[in-house]
Amino acid sequence: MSDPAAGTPTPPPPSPWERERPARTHVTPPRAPLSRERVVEAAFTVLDRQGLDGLSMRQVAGELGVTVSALYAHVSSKDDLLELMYTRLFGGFEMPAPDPERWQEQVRDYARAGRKRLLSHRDMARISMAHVPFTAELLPHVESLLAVFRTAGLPDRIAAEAGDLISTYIDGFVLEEGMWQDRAARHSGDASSLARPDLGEMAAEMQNYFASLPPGDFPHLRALSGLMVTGSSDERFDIGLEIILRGLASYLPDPDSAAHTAPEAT
Amino acid sequence: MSDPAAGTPTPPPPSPWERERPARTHVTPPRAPLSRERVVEAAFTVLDRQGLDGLSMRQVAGELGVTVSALYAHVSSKDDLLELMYTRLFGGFEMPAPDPERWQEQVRDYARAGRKRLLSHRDMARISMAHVPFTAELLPHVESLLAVFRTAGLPDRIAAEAGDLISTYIDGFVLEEGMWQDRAARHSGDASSLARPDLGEMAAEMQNYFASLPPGDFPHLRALSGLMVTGSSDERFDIGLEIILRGLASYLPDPDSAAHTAPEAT
DNA sequence: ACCTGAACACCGTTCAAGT
DNA sequence: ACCTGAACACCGTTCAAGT
Repeated sequence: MSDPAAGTPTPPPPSPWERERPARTHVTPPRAPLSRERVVEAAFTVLDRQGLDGLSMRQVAGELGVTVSALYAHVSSKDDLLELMYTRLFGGFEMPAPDPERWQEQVRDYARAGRKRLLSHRDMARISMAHVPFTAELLPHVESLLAVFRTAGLPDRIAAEAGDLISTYIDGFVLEEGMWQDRAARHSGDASSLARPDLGEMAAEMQNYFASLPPGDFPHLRALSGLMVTGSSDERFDIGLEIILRGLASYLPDPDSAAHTAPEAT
Repeated sequence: MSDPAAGTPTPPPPSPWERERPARTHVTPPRAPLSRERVVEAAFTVLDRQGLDGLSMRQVAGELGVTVSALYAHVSSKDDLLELMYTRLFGGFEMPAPDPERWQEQVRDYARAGRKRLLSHRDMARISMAHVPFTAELLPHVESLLAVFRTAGLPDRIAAEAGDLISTYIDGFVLEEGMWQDRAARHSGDASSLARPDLGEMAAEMQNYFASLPPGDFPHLRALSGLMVTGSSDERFDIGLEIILRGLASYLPDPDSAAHTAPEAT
């Protein structure tokens, strides 16, 4: 946890399915007039202000006080830019050295940290969802996660699937969080209160809607409406995560640790 | 299973967060010159041919032999059209009457059927991911799924999360399937063999890549590369599904059925 | 009642031309 | 070596005008 380099070996050569980027001509001078990094930075600024649908090459250029065509000297396409943003978001992600005694805790930390990064920029989950972490920069993270699963004692075919499952869960959950925020923003002051979209008001309205359903037709939805709406997103995230962790734990050879959260005494 | 109406009560009134659609002026005449349905149909045709990125209002209009602006008499926006496609894809979805003895089987059937529908049109998972099933037409399905979980005996706070978790898994899995297909299509004949993207060749190349990694740095990735690539998508889908089902089962009051797949003898 | 045509304000990407 | 300006082929959406 306090050792960022632990479990993260050197990046591998580029994989054959990676979009090849034009090799940097040479090392950037002290204060570059425009660089790949500055373009990515500006793109994040535009993303946070306008959302993914408002993120255009022209907007990024405008943010940098430059013509659109100037961007294409540093970035080969918009897709390339999005991939750079995805890679930069997860760059320097701390991965733990696998500890069989604490594997569930480690996966929990990993998932929470991933969600936190996705939440740090608007619509980032939508960008993440469109990419696969098998790039040179991100492969060490995949390796470390697999290490945690295998060291814990999970069968290989389960461990191979677990990484995907967890990543999909994180992306999907944050994506949905963002959708509710967008909805709440559009719902209240149209464009005025876009800063703090009243999520509580949205939740209340949803709950009213569920409560207004014909009781005979939607008994379960009515009964659970409180739970589906109330409660922080953090709690809901942890519950889904726990379901997955318990499912994984059920594949451990030791039956004692199968259906319990804290396998401290082994 | 053979009774489509079972467990699917009448649709509720429109929820407050649904985009309001202009009310249909009146019932469509015998052979409509252009209708909401025909627009949606044409949109599916364009989607399958060009993918989501190539799905434009102009393309849909062209498919119908009509001007772009003509579409806006039947569909209020492109977003509206996408929502109609999403709703139509899952319309008439068969939901089972909840049976506590077979809840896992029922969830499995639901998930497989959902994946099948998503696979029936190109890029459909991307569209599905961007929507929430709380529309009037889809709410009965959510209700039925919650019914299965609650009747099985799952605690309410688990049941409330389970539906989301399963849906996210289905969407996310199929989304990734589509990404590999796109990659394989781009990778082989650029635009020639777009019909049958050689997925096997892609898998082989991926496996070669993993095998070429420095063994010291990526031991787990190397060890699992076979499992992560080989094996049909169907099997991989079922494994992830099984992990979730086992996790859910671990919350059942009866410990006997906690970590087993077939709780026949209760 | 239903569709057309033209327009508006945008896109991503390319490329000759400037400095 | 790095950026500009203009152009190309597109977008979603609106609206007066036709029939």
